[in-house]
Amino acid sequence: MSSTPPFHETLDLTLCGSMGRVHRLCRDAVTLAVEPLGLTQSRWTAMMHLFHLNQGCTQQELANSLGIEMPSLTRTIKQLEQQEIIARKADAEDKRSKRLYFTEQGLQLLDTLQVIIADVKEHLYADLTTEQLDTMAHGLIQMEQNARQCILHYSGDK
Amino acid sequence: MSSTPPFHETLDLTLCGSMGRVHRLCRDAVTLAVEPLGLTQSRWTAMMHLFHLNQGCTQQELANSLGIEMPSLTRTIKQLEQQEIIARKADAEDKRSKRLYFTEQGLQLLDTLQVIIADVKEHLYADLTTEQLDTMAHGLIQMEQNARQCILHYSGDK
DNA sequence: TTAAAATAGTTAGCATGCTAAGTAAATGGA
DNA sequence: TCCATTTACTTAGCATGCTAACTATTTTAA
Repeated sequence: MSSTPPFHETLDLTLCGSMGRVHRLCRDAVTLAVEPLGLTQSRWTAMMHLFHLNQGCTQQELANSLGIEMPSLTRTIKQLEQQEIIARKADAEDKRSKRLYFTEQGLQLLDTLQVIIADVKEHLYADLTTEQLDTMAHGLIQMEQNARQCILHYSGDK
Repeated sequence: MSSTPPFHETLDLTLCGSMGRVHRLCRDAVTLAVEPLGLTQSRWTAMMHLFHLNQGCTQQELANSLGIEMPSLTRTIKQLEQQEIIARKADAEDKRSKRLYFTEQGLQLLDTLQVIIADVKEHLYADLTTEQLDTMAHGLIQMEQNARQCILHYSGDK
């Protein structure tokens, strides 16, 4: 039906550059909206994921949820602790683990954060249909798998 | 038709986190494949864009093509110059501008680079249909616009 | 013509991802 | 039981994006 060249070819050398850019822009948008709260992107992201995991999870669990490595999270957690938004408590059973909890004021901040983020998301997803978003989400998952495979392939070759 | 909840809701708090992750993974995959050439992600990306823009463009033009800011590019260009892959020549008409060219060995490297990248792209896009990729590309563009609007909205409010 | 504004590029320093290497605790055989 | 391995977390330092502030040049306009 379509005689035009595949659109994604004209977008970028790879879709990856575009994804990086959109990723940065979306984060900038939320971070700007959230600025009065004194939170950076890594901090509000960690808060949102901690909320969805429920308090009391370990740092490892939160890192998995965020899709980042432990050392990246360690820094963020330390800042959130200094801001007295979350608290770390050593696990009684496994002394290596630290479990994460919101403080009182952390919970209050979280409430405000959620309202703002819901608002920003509406803007970001404007004019995108549910079908489009679902296609994108599925595509991203497939590409993530492909990339992991690819990384294994090339690092195995050495 | 679909009674299931929107899939993208279950993927992540926002699609943005996923896009960032896929972006990083794809870049890691290429960087790994390209490792023998001694190029980092920012360097091979700049080379590919310079190739598509044609040599002799300014740094500003390259930065636009890459979708990054000038200071980010300055660093990368400096490294590529030190590796003698590209050369900067002052524009005779406008002494502020510097125009970018591949060196002889830069061009040779570029050839190898293109072959490798074409190979990696095949892996990354495996099992994705052209329709899916196009939907993703369009969605990304829409979201990029939305995010820019959103940033204007929130920075204007202050 | 000459002072003000805009533009190309640089430098300095922050934010956030990463890997490598270290510590302390838990686990799994010999 | 005790040493080797694994696991949770930390620290140090790199890569790459950014903004702010600077220089040098060009353009605009009074």
